[in-house]
Amino acid sequence: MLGRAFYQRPAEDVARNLLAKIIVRESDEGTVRLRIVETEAYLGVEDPACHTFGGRRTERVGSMWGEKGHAYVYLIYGLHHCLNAVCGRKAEDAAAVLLRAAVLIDGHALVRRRRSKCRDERRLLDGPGKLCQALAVDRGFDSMDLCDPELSLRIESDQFEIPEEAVEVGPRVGIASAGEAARWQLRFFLSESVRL
DNA sequence: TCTAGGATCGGCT
DNA sequence: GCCGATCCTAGAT
Repeated sequence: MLGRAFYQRPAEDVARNLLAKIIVRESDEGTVRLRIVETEAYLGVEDPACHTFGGRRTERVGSMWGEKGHAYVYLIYGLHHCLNAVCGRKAEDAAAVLLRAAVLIDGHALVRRRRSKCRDERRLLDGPGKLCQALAVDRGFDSMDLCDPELSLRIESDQFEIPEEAVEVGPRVGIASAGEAARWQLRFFLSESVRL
């Protein structure tokens, strides 16, 4: 189980350290476990690509201004949900880490059912909207505490160790309109060779 | 009120 | 590789 302190540091550190961690989702249908293999850091009020840029404090982004270690879930393109972990050193940072891709550990049958439109096994969980489909996460999970072992969505760690050289870095995806920030190296992913 | 556009996905060429 | 789907949010009027 990742405690509160894990999230109380800069988004860049949290994004890097969430790699290889495990998302657990329990429901009546069964339990799904996924290992995170790709993340993006959104730095908060100073980051033009971040929903809280310039101190934006609207209803949608309310959870980003709340306690660290809670979820921020929003709808994109009117179709897909994206799951983030709220983080940052202090409350007014309003930063978060987007969970972009994962590999399947437990709940294969359930995930295939939830992702039944997917025709290519290799592309089962390679996007933020796909993760939310597999986990059955929607706006109802916004602001949920990911550190609470009693709740149905949380992030845990296991003994899986990743060598430093297995972490790759690149620019964030889909934020061309964010100007210079589109080039910031805030996307972290595990190289194919170490994915289980 | 109105409107433009988005941290994407899947199907088709 | 390209394009349409689909609807909510934020910012402008």
